[in-house]
Amino acid sequence: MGARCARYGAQARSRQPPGGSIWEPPPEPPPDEATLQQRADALAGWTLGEIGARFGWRAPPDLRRHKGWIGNLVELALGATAGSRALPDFPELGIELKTIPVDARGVPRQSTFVCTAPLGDLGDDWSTSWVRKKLARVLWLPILGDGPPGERMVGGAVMWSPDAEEESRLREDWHHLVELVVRGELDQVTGHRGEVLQLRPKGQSAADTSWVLDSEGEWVRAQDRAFYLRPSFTAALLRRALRL
DNA sequence: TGATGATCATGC
DNA sequence: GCATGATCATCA
Repeated sequence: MGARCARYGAQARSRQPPGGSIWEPPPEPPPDEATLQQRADALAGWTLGEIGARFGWRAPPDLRRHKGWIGNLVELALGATAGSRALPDFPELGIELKTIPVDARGVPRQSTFVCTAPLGDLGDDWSTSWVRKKLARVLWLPILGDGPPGERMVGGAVMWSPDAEEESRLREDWHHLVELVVRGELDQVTGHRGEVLQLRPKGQSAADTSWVLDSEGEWVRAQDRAFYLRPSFTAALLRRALRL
């Protein structure tokens, strides 16, 4: 990593600001859901630049090489456990935190990553699936604006669990996608499949592959994939949450 | 213009 | 190496 690849955040944290002031320490994990909700509410209306400044994080000029910057910053600001582990962001509360880029009307601009999908071991049933666990309880944090990250603004947080209909649609798609994988019909598994849930490529590059059995029972390499929520689905759940 | 497929950084 | 956090870039 050279000088032209600045490490935003980590770099800034390692120095003191001029003038002797100190940065705010990140909060401890929230003890309960209400506290988390209050903290999230307190972020609404602030720009990411302003929030970052509290913790000594400087906003990158764009997200091309900092795709996780927004997510990492709000994790810090809300007291989520740092680092990447196969656990919810708030393990004690069983709550997942997801930022979601929205347009001026509050409509999501992109799909939402859910979890990686090990093609050889997607699980037996929806009820025990990783996707269901991940989506059991989610704190959605809308991010408004599409300019420089520091100028984007936090919107009103939405605490969400799937209702019966949402879960039903997720379950149907999950079973459909998993069935294709189990049958070895990997060429059928594209982003076109699934009404609300997709299985799309995910990795460092398209060269990231794993061995799977194809429909003829032969071992072949298949691109690594992950589950994603379509924007139409997240748009609907945000609408539902805001009407309640 | 929206959706699909490709990609980037970090922590453990 | 894999899971975390996602957005980017291209093409239909």
